[in-house]
Amino acid sequence: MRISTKAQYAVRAMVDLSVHSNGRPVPLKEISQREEIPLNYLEQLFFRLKKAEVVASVRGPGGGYILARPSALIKVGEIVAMVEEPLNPVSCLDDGGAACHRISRCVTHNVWQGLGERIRGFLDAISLEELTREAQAGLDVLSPPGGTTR
Amino acid sequence: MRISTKAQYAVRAMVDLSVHSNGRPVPLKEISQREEIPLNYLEQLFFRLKKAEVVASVRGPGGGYILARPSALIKVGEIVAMVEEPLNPVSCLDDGGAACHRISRCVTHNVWQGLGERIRGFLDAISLEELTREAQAGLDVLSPPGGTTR
DNA sequence: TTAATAGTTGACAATTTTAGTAAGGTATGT
DNA sequence: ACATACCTTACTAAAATTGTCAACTATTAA
Repeated sequence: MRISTKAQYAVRAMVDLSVHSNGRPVPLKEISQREEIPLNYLEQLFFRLKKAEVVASVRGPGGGYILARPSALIKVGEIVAMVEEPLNPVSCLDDGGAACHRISRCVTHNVWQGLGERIRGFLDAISLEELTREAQAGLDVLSPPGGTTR
Repeated sequence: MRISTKAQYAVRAMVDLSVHSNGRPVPLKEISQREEIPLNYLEQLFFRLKKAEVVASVRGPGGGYILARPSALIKVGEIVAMVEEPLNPVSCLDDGGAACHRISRCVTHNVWQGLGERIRGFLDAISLEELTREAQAGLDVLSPPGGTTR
């Protein structure tokens, strides 16, 4: 029961983007360096996040990515779902549970299905805005307002 | 975000055991056939379940496995945790989160930690007894009491 | 208009994890 | 003794994950 590093990267990168962009496009190179995530890998992730319309892109010099919506409207669940593809904890739920016969299977199905719903419910209840606020609060401890800020 | 087939097998096998044993030891061979799980694989799983004192074994002919406790006291979470080893959704939680510095990481940590707690909470709230009852209700539909039962 | 930046996209390779197989052993009841 | 069935470790094959590479397109600025 592991979350892929893909999903961890994606969420971290989105928090980083949200913290460091203020309407300004943030190039992946920056995020890559700050978060220590391979640039090429990030590109793949943001490719998908863009298709999901979670971010938008600006090409060319001075370009980068920006949030496609206010961070309050971006849920962690969306980010995870987009890179993690099937958010069902078991394969036989992928087709809606059609191909299931054996009894003990059906019984356990309910467990996995319920689990999936809890997972999605939990992650969908957290917005990027919350994480951003928390991250900024954490940053303030390291370099308080009036400190080394330019 | 997948549950391993290992865990699925383990829960299904435990339900099967609970349904078909009435104090009688059930050999893995039977479970293997009914649930279509490779025998050798099952042996590995029950090896661990025994170490976790979820089941007990009876060796020799007529032997097999029995529940180590009443099914009401066996939680699905236990079964899953035993075969799934780390039930933390991310690796950096394994050591209790000691090796974590970057801010956006800490922020996301809280997410994964919360998620792990939810997962465990959900699975620990389901007892093998409940699943057994459900499974038996399902069986009754196929072969009602007074039917083909020996 | 040329060069540099930065996103776009697909293919591919390395690594790790998972699932499954095999084999030999030990205890026990008939 | 023999068959049953648990016990345990080692290994292999397949799949998924993670990461890399390369080539391309759009855009800005000198």
